[in-house]
Amino acid sequence: MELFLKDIRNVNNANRHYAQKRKIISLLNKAENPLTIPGICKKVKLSIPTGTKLINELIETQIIVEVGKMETENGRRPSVYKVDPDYAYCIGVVILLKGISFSIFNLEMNEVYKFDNNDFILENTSKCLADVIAFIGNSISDSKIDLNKILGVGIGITGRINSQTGNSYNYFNFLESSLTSHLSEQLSVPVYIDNDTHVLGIAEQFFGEAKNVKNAFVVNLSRGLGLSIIANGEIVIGEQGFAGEFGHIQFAESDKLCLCGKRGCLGTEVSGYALEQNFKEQVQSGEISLLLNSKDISEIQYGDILKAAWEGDALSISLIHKMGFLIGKALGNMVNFLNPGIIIIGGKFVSAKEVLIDSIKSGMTHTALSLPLRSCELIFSSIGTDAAIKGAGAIVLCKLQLI
Amino acid sequence: MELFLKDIRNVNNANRHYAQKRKIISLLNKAENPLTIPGICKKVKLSIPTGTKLINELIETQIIVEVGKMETENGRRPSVYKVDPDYAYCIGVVILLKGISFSIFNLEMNEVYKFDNNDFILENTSKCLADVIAFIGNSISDSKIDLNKILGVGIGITGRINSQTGNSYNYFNFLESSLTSHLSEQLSVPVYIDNDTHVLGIAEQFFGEAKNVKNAFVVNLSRGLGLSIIANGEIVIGEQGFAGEFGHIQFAESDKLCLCGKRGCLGTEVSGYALEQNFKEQVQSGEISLLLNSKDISEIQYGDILKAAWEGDALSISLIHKMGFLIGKALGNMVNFLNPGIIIIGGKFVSAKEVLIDSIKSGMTHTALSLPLRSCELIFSSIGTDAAIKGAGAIVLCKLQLI
DNA sequence: TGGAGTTAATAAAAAAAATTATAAACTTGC
DNA sequence: GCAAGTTTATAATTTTTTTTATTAACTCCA
Repeated sequence: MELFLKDIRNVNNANRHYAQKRKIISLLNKAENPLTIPGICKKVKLSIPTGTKLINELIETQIIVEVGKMETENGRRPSVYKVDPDYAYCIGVVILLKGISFSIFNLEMNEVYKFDNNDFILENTSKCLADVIAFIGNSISDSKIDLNKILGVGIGITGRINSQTGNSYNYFNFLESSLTSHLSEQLSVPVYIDNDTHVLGIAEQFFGEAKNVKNAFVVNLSRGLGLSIIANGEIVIGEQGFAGEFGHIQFAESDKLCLCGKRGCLGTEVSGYALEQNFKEQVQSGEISLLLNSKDISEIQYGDILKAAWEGDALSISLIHKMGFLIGKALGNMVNFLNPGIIIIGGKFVSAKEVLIDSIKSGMTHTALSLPLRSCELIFSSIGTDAAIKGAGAIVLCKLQLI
Repeated sequence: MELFLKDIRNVNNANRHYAQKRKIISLLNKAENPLTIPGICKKVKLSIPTGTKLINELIETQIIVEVGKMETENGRRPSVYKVDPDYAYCIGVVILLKGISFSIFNLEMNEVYKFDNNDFILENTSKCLADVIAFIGNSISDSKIDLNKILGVGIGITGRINSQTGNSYNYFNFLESSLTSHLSEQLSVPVYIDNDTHVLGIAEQFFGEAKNVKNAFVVNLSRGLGLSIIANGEIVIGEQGFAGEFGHIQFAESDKLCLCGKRGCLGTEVSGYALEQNFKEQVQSGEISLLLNSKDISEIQYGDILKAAWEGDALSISLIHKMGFLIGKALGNMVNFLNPGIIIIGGKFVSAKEVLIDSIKSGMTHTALSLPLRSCELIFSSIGTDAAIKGAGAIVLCKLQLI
């Protein structure tokens, strides 16, 4: 069993059976229910004897277990098999500007351990990197899960990331080696990274509404604005892994200076940060809000505004509306560009769904051509606020081709 | 041999050897030079005895031929093999608003027959469709090439196309069945379609500068404005095949009404048509141009303006410059979105390369983030004006997985 | 010129996989 | 309650493929 775990971590295993074994595990992982030997063999295009052989070998290593017989209309009842969810684990970590989260998932991608630190503040310093390593290392030991059973750590981090080389360009960019190789070394576990938005896209692609769609957008609307693009059934990462910089598309109506140095970036008007700024501006120019009854203006964060909108605060609603219309226009443009079948709005703004949905839709009709728009569904993420961390964990299974 | 030709047309051939034979043919097609048996076996992951067996079978059907021995540093000299370019043919047809072109290519994608009709005018009528069918049918018989040797016809046509279903939405949209099935029936040859811009993208992907890049844009700047997107090494067609409607991205600076019914479409300011309009406007407002010496203003077409710019006409140059800057800005935005490694400018405007290149580049710096921009090359298509028709023909080989 | 080294192509042997056949487990209907 | 029909699972046989060995073709260098 130990042997197999070691082998399974090496995707380029020379033994050609490993590719087929991965296919079998991936098939079982993706299936809703346990599968039969004939069913598996048909899907992975193996004859029943060889398929049986491989499955028996997988059972011997204990990664696959028989879970009983299946009821059928007629004929002999087949045994059904599934992956033992606790054969191994993967870890998801999400590092945001404020806060770091850690979750361990079993092979069914159910969370078995969770630890957050909301006091964490991301800084591009070696002190902060050491904190991250300590946080992950301590969380692993606190979880009491055997390190040998951990397939890897998938990290979603803010900023521009090259997921293929494992380099981070905005944070922890002072290392000599890549961020992933440094982390892998320090933690003695394989580490994979991607940006926080791609991680959200992966979550939707494998566990959310984008599951059965070949072309999709997954919007990450939180404090920043990002987008994951799924085209031809695959997440588009681009030549250096920078695809999806939706926040820096020049599409804003004003000419505000963006942190990136350019003007007119969509993110300066559509993002949690922009919402806070707009709110403050409006209040200073005399607008009133229910929010001011409970909080001082300097303390108000975009989450408060989203909540206020839910509670009916007129100013909050109108600001979110305006934002929805604008992002809708931008999305409509991108619908012309890539003709997606579904757009999923994710991130913290999901809580403002009721206020946002119609304004986004109406924005989209202003820019999108009718034909591609007609067949593009707009929905809000249903896999909850923990989507990102699940996506981060899923990177590991993805890279090992177990999903 | 006849048998094999019939088999090769059926991509989903049950015989599992056909998939590997396709791989071998595709490998030989893509290679610059003839290949050796050991070389082929290594690439398609077959042992030498089985590889030899399949290659010998392909030689028996005459699709592959031995072309001599290869010079090596040491050891026995291997025989090298290539695809017999004249074993079969594919046809490319490009249907534009004005003009229809027909070319027959051999398996090396060299043109062996060509016929154009520049008097053709595309209309959405059954009369016009009948003309197209007659044109293709007559061209085939005029070429004297055996119909049995023709693998299929790939058509690139203006307008919105669903390349998977074979439906055309703007032209010939009155049929009960799909356009491809109607044409296949009438011509007794398999027919595949895509829009004129995708066809250009296919040409660049297989024969042009995008050959070795996984993420690329291919701009089709002619009378209209279109874009082919290559992401993760594949052309993105989108959910209904409408991806790449770059001309209808809302990014123009004015509010001109577009044919699509919207305002602000990029195509209203960046396209051959827009160039003609702008030229006329400028002349009417008093600007002068060398072009007016030789032609009446009502006769001037965008091709004339491109030519005039080449000859140094100040007005033409300034208009093309402005257009280049604007499309550059739009492309820069899309660079943020998809992080391509290369942008290829194709279409009739290639002739204005000298005037366009710097203005496009400077436009891009206004919108693109520096990191993705730095690694994105901008070039003009080098595969000439016949790129589109070669791409149309290549659809056939693409669909049959022979390339 | 002829042995050592190298690679290709073929032949022989061994291993692996696919068919086919058979047995087992089950439903249905007479 | 037992034959007929169905499907799974395993065993036996056949086919296919790979591995290994051998022969062939060639270079280099003493």
